[in-house]
Amino acid sequence: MNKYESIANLLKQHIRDNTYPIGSLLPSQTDLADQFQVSRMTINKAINILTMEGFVSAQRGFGTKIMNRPFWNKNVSPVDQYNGLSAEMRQLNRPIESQIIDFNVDFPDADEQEHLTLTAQQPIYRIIRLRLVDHEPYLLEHTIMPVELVPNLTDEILHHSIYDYLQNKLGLQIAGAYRNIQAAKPDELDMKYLKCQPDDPVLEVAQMVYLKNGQPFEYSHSRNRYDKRSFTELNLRK
Amino acid sequence: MNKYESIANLLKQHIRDNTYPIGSLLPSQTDLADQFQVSRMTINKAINILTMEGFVSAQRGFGTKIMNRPFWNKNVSPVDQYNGLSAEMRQLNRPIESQIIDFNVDFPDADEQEHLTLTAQQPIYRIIRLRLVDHEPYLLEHTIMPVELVPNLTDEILHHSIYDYLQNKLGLQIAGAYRNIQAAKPDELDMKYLKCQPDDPVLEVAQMVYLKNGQPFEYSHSRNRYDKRSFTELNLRK
DNA sequence: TAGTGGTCTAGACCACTCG
DNA sequence: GAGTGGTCTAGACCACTAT
Repeated sequence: MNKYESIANLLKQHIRDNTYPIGSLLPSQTDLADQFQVSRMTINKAINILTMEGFVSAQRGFGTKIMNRPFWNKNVSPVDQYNGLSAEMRQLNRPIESQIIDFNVDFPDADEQEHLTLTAQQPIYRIIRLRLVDHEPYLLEHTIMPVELVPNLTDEILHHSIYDYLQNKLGLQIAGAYRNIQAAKPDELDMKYLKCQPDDPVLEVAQMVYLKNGQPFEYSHSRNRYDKRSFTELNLRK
Repeated sequence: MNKYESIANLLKQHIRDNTYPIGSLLPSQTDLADQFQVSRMTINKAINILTMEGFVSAQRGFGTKIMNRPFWNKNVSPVDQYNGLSAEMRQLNRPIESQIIDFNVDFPDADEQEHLTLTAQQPIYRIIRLRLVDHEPYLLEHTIMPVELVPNLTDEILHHSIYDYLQNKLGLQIAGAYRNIQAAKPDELDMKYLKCQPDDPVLEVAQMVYLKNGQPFEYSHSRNRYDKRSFTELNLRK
């Protein structure tokens, strides 16, 4: 672990346990550099993390204030470290099941070629999974992945976690994702599997997930029950 | 302007005009430091910006690759620099109108006190505005702001841009926002003003906007026509 | 004016990738 | 082994605040 990440974690812990109460000021960067026996640049990097995560707000000439974070305690999981739905629910201690609606191999169409930077000859998996949380329909997931990046995908893996397989078995590292979120009317699949009523809206998320080397490896559309899932995001400038 | 921001902008420009084509490698940080006559730390900071914005992907031991960005060209505006709907539409060159549905002063309830860090005695504005884009209903905005932070709010201002007033007249600087996005069924106001059909979903965004000093100054719920608005977000780790 | 955070430097060491 | 990016240092200068 880096120094600045360790220090950031320590400071977060001190904020959470009220060593640094909301509304008070953090010690100055110079003081913290002395305390932790590191250079001020390192402290600065740590505090930038805290700023972007909404723990503090730093102002030149004044100091670094501990922020009030009224939204944070809700059980909506932060999307800034996406590791798949399985990991998300594991953290919340909620049981998840996956039901395979469709699983086959195909060639990508033009849109898919563009999004996954593939040629027309490179095969992809087409996967439709119903994901249940607390034994109730949660979302319907239409996923496309290049076969060559994810060899030997099996029903067994699809019933559990694709992301576990990618990260732990294949050693692939996820860099992040691009998402587009919108509301939509339910289609026939939604009504059939998510048990949507005809007037129940659906929260649709189109998502591209990238590996650390820049390669996109997943292009998916998830259709979420409107009463089960919402998304949060935090955007703070320095 | 900072050195690292200028350099980041220059590099972005070079990527857009294909001086650095997609898939190629950026010159090494050492080379760029020589070219720009700055230290490598400064180049590193610039490249971190490009990474977080999805322009490049850097890998230790390998280099920094120019990324393909298939989603980017759409006319969905990036939410990472929120300055209000007026500014968003101005950039897209689309005309916006605002109709005041309700505008009065009140005391905050418990939830609002918590979100805006106010006491029960500090008054707030309650504003409901219908925003039209291209002369068609776009979203219905329920906004709450502390009176003391935004004195002398008038109908005139509400008909144009609150954010313009805040930033240009009051000199307040916006740090960013926290958002929660979900799908919902339309209520009576939505049907009346947004012209929603009973089975049209609504995209609801709860939003807290923060000033640079950490003070939250807006707590709003916007209800967006599902066929007009979607949200995008990009989350990339280094 | 004193103290703060933002930026920048010129080095350094290290982990990593690739041929 | 050569080259890459990630981190870190010990200092420096500057812009800003006085909540």
